[in-house]
Amino acid sequence: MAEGTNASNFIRDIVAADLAAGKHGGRVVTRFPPEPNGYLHIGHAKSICLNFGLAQETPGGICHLRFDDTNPTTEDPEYVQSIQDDVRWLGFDWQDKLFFASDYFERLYEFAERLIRKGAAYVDSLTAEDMRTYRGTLTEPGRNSPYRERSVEENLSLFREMRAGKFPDGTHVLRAKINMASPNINLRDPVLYRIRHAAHYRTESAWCIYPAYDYAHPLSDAIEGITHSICTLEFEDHRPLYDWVIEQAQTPHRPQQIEFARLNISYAVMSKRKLLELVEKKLVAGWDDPRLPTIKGLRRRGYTPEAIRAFCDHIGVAKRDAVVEMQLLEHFIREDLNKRSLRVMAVLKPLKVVLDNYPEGAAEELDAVNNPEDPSAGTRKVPFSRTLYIERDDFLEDPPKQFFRLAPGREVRLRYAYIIKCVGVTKDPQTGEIIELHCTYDPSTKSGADEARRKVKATIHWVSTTHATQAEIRLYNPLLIADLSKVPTDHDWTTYLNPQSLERITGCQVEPSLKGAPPGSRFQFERLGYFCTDLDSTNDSPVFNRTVPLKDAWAKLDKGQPPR
RNA sequence: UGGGGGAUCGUCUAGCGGUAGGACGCCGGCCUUUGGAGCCGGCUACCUAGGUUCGAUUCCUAGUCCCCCAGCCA
Repeated sequence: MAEGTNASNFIRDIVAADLAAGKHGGRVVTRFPPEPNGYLHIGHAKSICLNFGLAQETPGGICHLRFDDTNPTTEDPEYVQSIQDDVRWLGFDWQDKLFFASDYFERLYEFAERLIRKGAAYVDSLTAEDMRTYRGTLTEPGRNSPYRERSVEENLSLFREMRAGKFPDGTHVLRAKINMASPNINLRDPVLYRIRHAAHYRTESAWCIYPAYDYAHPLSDAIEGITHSICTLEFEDHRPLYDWVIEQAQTPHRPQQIEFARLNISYAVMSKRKLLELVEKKLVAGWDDPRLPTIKGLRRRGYTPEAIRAFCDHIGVAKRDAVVEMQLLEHFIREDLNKRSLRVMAVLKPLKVVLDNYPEGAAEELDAVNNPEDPSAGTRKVPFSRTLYIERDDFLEDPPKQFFRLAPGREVRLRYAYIIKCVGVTKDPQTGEIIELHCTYDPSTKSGADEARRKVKATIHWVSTTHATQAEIRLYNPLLIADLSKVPTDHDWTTYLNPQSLERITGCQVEPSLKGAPPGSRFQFERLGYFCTDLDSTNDSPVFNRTVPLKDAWAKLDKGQPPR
């Protein structure tokens, strides 16, 4: 985490105290342990920044990347790849510490036999339904399974037969023998292994029994020598179980589980389950759809790793449930892009302007600054000629009081160019629509010429019609949900999605320099906000993605108010 | 009703017995070679009730509200 923030991070304090006390031999080893069952989103970024950040802050500290791939039915190598890409893109490095829980299956199995031998685990043959009944409820204690007192020998041979594939799915499980009357339901003999005759994306058909999270996770941490095992709040009452497994397995290393509040962002779809549903039902273009809060979506939206990291630093790490406003995320990308993106001129809704007193066929190149906040970004030449496009909105035939831009008889400055005066308006005789404007330019007012510093009320942007290149702009609003927590499980998504989440604007005219812009380059169109070129675009004409701020997104919704 | 957690501006947070600070946001104003940029100013908070104390956001007690847990998911 960056210095200079006053955002809380109680975990950093714990780590510092442990370090000072010489705990864990003065080492800090953290891990980011995703299950490869989906793409990473901004919520994962918080965990990534936390775990990798903690390791970075400590001399000799390291953060592992471990795939928690203990459930063969949900996992896929595609996700393994995308997760690695995203962590790297965010700017973090696991060095050679890339691990897979599935690589520990054999050792985990040996630990299980050890538990059986010491009478700490048994094979249960209840059906899933019966097991639920025996577990009791939140207020009533559970009852012991009739299979709970099987002998060590019987348990051992049953467990070996489970591994050997002698039984179909669901017929037996290995359970920890803890306490069926525990007020903590997680301690009522939790399942350690289940039978799953399914191919695993890495171990293929080598196994038909798979360890459960509560069993595999603490042991994986112990095997890797993790010192601080950081997870989210919902695992708080799993901690006694985490410690129980470590204790029973007698591992030489004892990791420590610490919980923090997961990130929620207002109106963003953040659950993997729901994101998967959106992708599978093709309600979005894919995991990298710019309307999604996935890392890849944010990236296509124009977000930078730096902005995401700054955001994560700012929001802090605490134990209280929190919902961060999306405006805060937007603030960090605006701040970052302001410093680094090149300013260019673009006209979204073109209106042709003819400069009557500018020589026909002539052209000149004018100097334009690339970034007013960063002189090192340099300048570029912008071609100027007799016919230009200006923004339709920058002209009004009958301007109201507060309108200072172009109007008949009125003067305005063209950015980086001259002051022009509107002397005529050409309309379509049929429709009355304004087709073009006739103006005169004042040659003595060329930008930068200080003898002609006449003041005008407004400055507008423009592009030369003969030099401009056409572009398509896609405006992506975030996918808003009226109230995510109220969305029923089997709902119709379309009623909750922002109907105007994607808008295409074609026929835009942009500076010629944008034609060869590399994919993903970021620009700020003067007065119009931030854009990046499409990361996928192989088109000749540029396609831009634009981040639409929430405020504007709301304005486009019916009531113009945040949904509540 | 069992267990585990958590409550400070609208939002995210700082605070560790001594004037409640920052950031986002919002509202004004300025800037006019374009702002959704920049600059200036303003806005609003300690869950409640008792107690301890010269003094409580902080300590104690009793409540209230919110979140999580009854997958052979993670």
